[in-house]
Amino acid sequence: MSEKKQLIILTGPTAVGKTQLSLKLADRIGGEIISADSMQVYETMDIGTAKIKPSMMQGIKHHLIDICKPWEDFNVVKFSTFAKAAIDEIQKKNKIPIIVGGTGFYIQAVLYDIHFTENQEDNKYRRELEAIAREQGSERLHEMLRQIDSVSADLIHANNSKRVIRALEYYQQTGEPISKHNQEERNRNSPYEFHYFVLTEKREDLYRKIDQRVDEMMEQGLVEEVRRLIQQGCDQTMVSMQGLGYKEIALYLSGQISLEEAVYQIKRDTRHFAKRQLTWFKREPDVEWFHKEEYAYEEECILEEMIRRIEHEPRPTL
RNA sequence: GGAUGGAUUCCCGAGUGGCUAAAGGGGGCAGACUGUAAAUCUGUUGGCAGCGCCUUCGAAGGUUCGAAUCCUUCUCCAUCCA
Repeated sequence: MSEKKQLIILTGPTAVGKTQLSLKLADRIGGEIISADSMQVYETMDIGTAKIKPSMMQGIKHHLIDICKPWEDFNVVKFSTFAKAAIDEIQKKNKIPIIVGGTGFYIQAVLYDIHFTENQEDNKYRRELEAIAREQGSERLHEMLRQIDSVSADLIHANNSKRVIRALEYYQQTGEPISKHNQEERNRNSPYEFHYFVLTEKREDLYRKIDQRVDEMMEQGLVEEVRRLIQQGCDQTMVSMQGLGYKEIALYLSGQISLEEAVYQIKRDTRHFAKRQLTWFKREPDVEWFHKEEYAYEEECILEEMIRRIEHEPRPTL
């Protein structure tokens, strides 16, 4: 068989039911779970991230949950590093690593072993660029990018300051255009023998479940959770506090919007998020879709089919 | 019963004779994405049909070369007077 290491990915839009299925899958194939979720990495952010409780894990080991404080910054590079270490660790135990989570960008980074450049904690240049954007407008930044990397300037919309800044920063650090780097990384082959399962269902069903889940979060005490974070010193500039549910409740707690409005916005923004996730997965080349409708909404049927493929269809086939 | 204000495209909301299928926002839909990614950003949104036609601004009539915009009556809503 293949010499490549085996890796299973189970993903899909938020609230589709990944967690439940992942437990069964891990149990059946002897796997451990690596969470690919940009918000569940933060300790004490439990309700708003729909984090699985330790008591529900059924003895299956979960990696990359609760690995940093809410006031620390997390990013893809950290994720990629930790995830690769976890994969090795799991493999040494002769178990199968299963990446479960909805952050497509994170999944992509480890699946295709994307290389990111070294970057120290030095954010000075970035701050300068942010100041330029604020004071002179995003057009100005975009012009600066055009001068050093016209390919990126064509690709990145002038309004998308975050990405314009990253492209400028990349050039400043490496002396090369980021477009060149991206081009090189784009068509990497995965070092893994993998299955990239995407679970999904009808949009209306998904949206209904999202609304329900938000209501449940409110009942479970999301407001208190956010209040505690703020008391601990978290503010809206932190990455963690930009998470869905957190930023809206923070607005409510500071008196800027009503609680009703906050709940409405969380539901709406979560639907938008689910749509973006779907768009991402549609673009990924090696995904295997599982539409719940096609399996009569029977989780067991989906599970059996996934196991069948894992056992009989090495992937990706060429 | 009387007075006044209002009814606009999925929603909110501009528009007071032609440049209006109708600003803007929301929602919906679609897309981008290689160190903030639950972030950030873009496009599109009456129907057919490739710059042409059809239907649309509470309803029905009318004025006009031409009306969402003017007139008449009606329906409903809001506020006020009885």
